[in-house]
Amino acid sequence: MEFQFEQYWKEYGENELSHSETHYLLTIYSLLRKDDLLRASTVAKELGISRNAVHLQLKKLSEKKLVKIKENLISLPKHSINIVEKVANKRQTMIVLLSEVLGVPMHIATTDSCKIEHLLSDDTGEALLKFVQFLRSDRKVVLQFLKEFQKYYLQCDPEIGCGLCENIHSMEKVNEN
Amino acid sequence: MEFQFEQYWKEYGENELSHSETHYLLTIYSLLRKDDLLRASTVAKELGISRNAVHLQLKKLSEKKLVKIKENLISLPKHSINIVEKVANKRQTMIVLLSEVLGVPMHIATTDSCKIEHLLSDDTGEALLKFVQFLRSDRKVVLQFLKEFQKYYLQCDPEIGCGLCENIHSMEKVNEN
DNA sequence: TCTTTTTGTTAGGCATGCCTAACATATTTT
DNA sequence: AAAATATGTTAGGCATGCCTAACAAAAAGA
Repeated sequence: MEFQFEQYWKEYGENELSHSETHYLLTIYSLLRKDDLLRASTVAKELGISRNAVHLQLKKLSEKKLVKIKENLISLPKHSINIVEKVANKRQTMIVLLSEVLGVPMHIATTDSCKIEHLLSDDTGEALLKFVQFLRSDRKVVLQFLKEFQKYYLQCDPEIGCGLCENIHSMEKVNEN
Repeated sequence: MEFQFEQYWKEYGENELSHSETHYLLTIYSLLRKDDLLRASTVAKELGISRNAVHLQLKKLSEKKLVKIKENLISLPKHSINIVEKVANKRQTMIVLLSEVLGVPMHIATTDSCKIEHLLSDDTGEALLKFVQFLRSDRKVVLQFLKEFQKYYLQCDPEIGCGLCENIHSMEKVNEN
């Protein structure tokens, strides 16, 4: 196996949103749907973070125009709502792909999706969404494909060479530890 | 859209490897294949990071038993090689899924995969690998499925309701900005 | 009204992981 | 051997993002 991706690794830190910021926005969005009079302390409770930390983060988010704060009440500008909805779509799409199509246990699918949602590009998000949308349709080819995959998935023959077998075998070997 | 995933978000920081550590290990693994006499300064050059930072990180990785250092020469214990190979498989699988199957441009597929590789669980990694392996096989159902997906992907009708359409439309709307 | 409780705010600390500057120790080169 | 270069090491700084402690201001209850 060869790696020639070292030039990409630093882009990790150059995302529109950090993991922390993402969850502030998602939480604020969610809480605003229940009650539009939202204060910092409510966000703190919901995130399980101290009021002080939330206060400081909200101040920064406010400077970045990602949240609006007026008389201690929080709201989201349109721009942020767009961001939140895109991230939420990426998460939801990944959860469906992993749990429904690939059969990954729900808790794991959710945790994994939650970790990567804000890191996926919009291109990837859109492509994944169309793919999942297609996989969920009741086209004959899709149903046959999924049926065949289930069969394959449940009884994969390690003796069949297929170009990726070395990888799957290394995965299995490692998991025995 | 409802969010009930707030309880998961803190798990983000509780990974086996940080993004930084992951790339140290991947880089060391890669460099050791070219020359087994590997020094910290070589790693620094490859990662584009100062020698000092690399030195400090290697000391920590060494304390965690993720790398071995003997007379200024770096090597990887078996345990780390397993980790590296699993991460590399996750990355490779995601790149193939995104670029080959979903048609995401290579640079984007690579960047995205690079960002999430270390965050995907082994369960997800294995499931994705089997899925991609299946998608790459020349089964008739797979070929028909992919052909139909291409057709669908290139000319999706937004008027068709399918449960995920609201999402795809919100994505498209947002991207117009 | 006065007290208690809830919020908001500031300050100092800690861990991660990068940086530059400075110095120490090899290792080459001349 | 002496000078030049490469490599290792330590110290101090900075940004992110969390923490606790302490205090201020506002809201609620007696």
